[in-house]
Amino acid sequence: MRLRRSDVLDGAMRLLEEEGLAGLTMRRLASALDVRPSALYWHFADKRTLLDAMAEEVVSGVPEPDASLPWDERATALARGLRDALRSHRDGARLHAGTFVDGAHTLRVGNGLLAAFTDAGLPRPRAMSTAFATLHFVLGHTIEEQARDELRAAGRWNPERAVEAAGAFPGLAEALADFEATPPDTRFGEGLGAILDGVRLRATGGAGHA
Amino acid sequence: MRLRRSDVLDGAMRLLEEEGLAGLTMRRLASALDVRPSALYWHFADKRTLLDAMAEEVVSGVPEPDASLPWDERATALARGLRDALRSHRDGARLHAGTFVDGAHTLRVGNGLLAAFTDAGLPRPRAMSTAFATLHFVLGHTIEEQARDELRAAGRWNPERAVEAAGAFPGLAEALADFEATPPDTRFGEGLGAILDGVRLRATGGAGHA
DNA sequence: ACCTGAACACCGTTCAAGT
DNA sequence: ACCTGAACACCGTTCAAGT
Repeated sequence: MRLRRSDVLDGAMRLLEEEGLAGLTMRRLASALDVRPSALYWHFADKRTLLDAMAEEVVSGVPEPDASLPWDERATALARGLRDALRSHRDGARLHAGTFVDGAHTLRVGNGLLAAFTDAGLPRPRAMSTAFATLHFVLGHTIEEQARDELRAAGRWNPERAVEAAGAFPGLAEALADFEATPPDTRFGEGLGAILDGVRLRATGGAGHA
Repeated sequence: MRLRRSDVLDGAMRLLEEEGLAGLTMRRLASALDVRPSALYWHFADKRTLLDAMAEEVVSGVPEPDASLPWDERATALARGLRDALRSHRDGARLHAGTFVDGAHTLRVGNGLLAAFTDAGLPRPRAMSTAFATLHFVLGHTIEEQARDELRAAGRWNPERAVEAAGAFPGLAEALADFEATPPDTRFGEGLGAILDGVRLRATGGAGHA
């Protein structure tokens, strides 16, 4: 039973779920596929290439929103879809972080956001910058979300150190309490909402400079 | 000449600059410090702990903005300061990405943003979500910025693949051209500007939901 | 208190040789 | 076309023993 490239990719995705990104080694993947390590290099030039293909696989799960929807609902669907796709795989966000955005599906999502912001009334370069800002917000948010989940699962997340550090800066303890009290879902929605409100203000002519 | 913990940290920061994150190994660090690998474990429990300390070191470079400045200038200074701090070290953003935000300096920056958005007139939970959104945008943006620089330096960045992929989706080629034509600095400013404009709209009572 | 020596259990990758 | 065998040059980490 010969391996196809897609078998290697599928095996790698399964191994990611079981072992996490740190446990995903070429040697473990080989033994999961009942093959010698060197066999993998027939199908993928190196580990980086395999990781890139995996990142694309993750992003391919983002659904394409209905084109008849208003721009803000399309943008929201894409942003939430990306977050969900990243979260649906262990270490999904960190896996994606290494890859530069040039896969077809990553570009498709970026382009969908660009179209939404153009439809909102932003000029093209500004719409493009905002599309990437949204992508970057989602990526950054989900990296931290998953990092926290992993740390907590590994028992490495100790609130004491943070609370201790909080003493040195005014208002920090309250900020931390707020952070803990607000579920990630809500934080995500609020952050995305700020960006979309920024688009609304800018589309109607109000300018900001930073 | 005995090593102190800070010598190990300094050596690690230097090695990061020379070799990048992938080349930063405990064994190389040991030989750069003229010591056996096992000696490092007297000063740091493991590599993760060292990496966390390095990430904090990076963020400690973000200057504290003048408290008398208006909220938007303070937020801009913090966001740009964080981006600059991350960019001033090779792989700075990726180094920081693994670490959950609980270091003193990371919290200080987060708290500064929170104060700025509270001063802008946002209610506390919303100000906090927006502070983290800003942090996540900066992190995501800088990760991609540096990833791209590294890929280009290593000769792994090939525009052909992206252009080829662009054929499959409408408008993608133009989006790519826009992306290439806009310098990272401008894209960063635009993205940040969208968030700040969102704060302005929300502070004056206009609500958005996402 | 701080470090060495020596080992353990791993890695990614290459490449001649097999089928 | 696809894989094995065998090797090369590495990793992080532990721990008894030294000073």
